Amino acid sequence: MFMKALADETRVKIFNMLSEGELCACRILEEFNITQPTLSYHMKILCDSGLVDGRRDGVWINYSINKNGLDSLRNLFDNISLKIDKCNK
Amino acid sequence: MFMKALADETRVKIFNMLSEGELCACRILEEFNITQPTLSYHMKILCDSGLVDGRRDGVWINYSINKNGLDSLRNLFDNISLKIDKCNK
DNA sequence: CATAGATATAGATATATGTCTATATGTCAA
DNA sequence: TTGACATATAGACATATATCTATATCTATG
Repeated sequence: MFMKALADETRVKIFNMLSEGELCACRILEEFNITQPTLSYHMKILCDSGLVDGRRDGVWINYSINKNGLDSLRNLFDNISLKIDKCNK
Repeated sequence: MFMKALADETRVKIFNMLSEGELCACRILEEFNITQPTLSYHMKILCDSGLVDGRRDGVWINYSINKNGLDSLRNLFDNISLKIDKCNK
């Protein structure tokens, strides 16, 4: 579920960081005061939601925003917005 | 926080119901197997988030989607989408 | 003002969530 | 294949969240 994935401060920050481009888990970890397993937990939630992709590059995993997931999310709200405009006509 | 407000199944359903137009709390309540205080709790969270407005009409309170809140939410994701497109250029 | 009906608040509680430590797994290079 | 390092999983635990019952508050009307 998209919303649940972004319901946590830490995950929102990660998502925003990824909007700048692909990042390795270890790079993300540096920005937070959490342990590696905790980050792993958050990355799993983000990936499972479909909003983020993980690409293994040897020992590292590079994370990036999944464009399809993001677009689905945008369509969701765009459609609600359109529906409202239609009702108010 | 927008995301936390929509992180709950019930609240997402309510938000979608409101996209069809304004609704009284009692009408919303009919659609769920929850008690009145529980609905009140959810409506407070939705209103506090800025995504939903409550308009008192005598004894009733009519809820509707706050267009500004929704637009903020849309801009958030639109901006991330734009940022990604820029990075991939 | 007293009553009825709609909504809000308080307090209790079960479950979900985020965090940690300890340990396992996966991947590369010597 | 063994060691080093990146990431994942397991288990424990404190806090947050969603829910309920009981009760309070608000609004209109007789």
